[in-house]
Amino acid sequence: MSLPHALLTSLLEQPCAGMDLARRFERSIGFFWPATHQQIYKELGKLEAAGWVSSAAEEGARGRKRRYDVLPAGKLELQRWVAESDDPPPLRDALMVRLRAEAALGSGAGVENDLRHRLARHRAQLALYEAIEQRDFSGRELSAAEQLQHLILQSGLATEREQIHFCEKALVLLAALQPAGV
Amino acid sequence: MSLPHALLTSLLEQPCAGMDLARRFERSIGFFWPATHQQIYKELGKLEAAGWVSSAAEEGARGRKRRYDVLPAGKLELQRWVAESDDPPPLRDALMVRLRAEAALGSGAGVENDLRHRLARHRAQLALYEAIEQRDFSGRELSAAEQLQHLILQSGLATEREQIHFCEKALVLLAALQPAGV
DNA sequence: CCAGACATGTAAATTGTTACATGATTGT
DNA sequence: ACAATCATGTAACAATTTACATGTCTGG
Repeated sequence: MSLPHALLTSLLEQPCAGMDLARRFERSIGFFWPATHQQIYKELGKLEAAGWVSSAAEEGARGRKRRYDVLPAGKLELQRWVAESDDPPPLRDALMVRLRAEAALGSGAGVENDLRHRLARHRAQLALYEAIEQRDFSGRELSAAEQLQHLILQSGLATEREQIHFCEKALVLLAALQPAGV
Repeated sequence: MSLPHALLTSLLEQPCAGMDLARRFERSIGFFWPATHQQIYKELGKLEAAGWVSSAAEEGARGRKRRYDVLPAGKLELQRWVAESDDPPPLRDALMVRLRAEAALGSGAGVENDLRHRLARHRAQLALYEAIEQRDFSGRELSAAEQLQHLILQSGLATEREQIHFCEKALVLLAALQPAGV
């Protein structure tokens, strides 16, 4: 479980309130570790209980807004965790199960729906990544740190392209399996 | 949640007992939807309660071994589900969080451990897939159904290669970030 | 007959999702 | 003052993992 460490990382980059974290998760770290605001609040409570972060009412902010900061103990914990290792996360993909199910049922069961749906999603995601690459990583020299960021983005790009290729090819093969309007 | 439908698919391919399912999951369907024997037994109970499978003590087998078969209602349910669609499964990868944490901590925190660990895993997985490809899909004409199987395997191959490339490149960039023996 | 393997489970803990509830502030 | 919005939560549920427990046959 990496949520606590994802939160520590994000707070280390920029101390802020729970809601701000939730918003940042939607487009940066949460990209690799999605989390809802409910999860985040609960986890922030645990982090504070563990003495890894401190919180204080935020001056000049509306409502009960609190600001969370990483404490030295939290930084140590994050350092400890970074040096650990895990197996690659297991895949769990309903589309693959559907393809197999369609084969077991004999064709005409309708996986094409899911294939086309996913194709649209992956194309949209790819377009997003390409826009980000264009905006942040093009036309200039990059520092080593920036090159690492770029590598991560490129990995996302490669994944989306692979998925698109897969869906397109699968659709072609399925069409070949059921020539008439089954 | 696709476990019930993964089980229906597997039972449709070949009726068998819970333990056999668990074993088959380890190297075929469970590749896309991992599940332990505990999960499988519980889910088989639900499938039977729903009238989607039937079970009978298996003749000539040891112990309390039971054989599960898909009933017509189960086949209909599977057909219904195959035509549905889902979003691509969200990514949740601790390695990416670690890379980001290392950047936030300033280098020398030790992500290399995880990178090297994952590199080894992905190389092993790639070798496995390559052996399967060699054994099952080389040197002959493939039917459309076999081509689809092959496509799925190729997708796995592409993913492993991409992951290997990513880890290797990340290790190089990290070495550039911390030139001395930090 | 009993050790070991095989087959089937039960229980608790963890993690994540979904739906709902409350408090505080701003703009009108 | 009151609607809209922002910030923080609570509760119930669903899915998965981990650890443990039990029953039944086979081989020595």
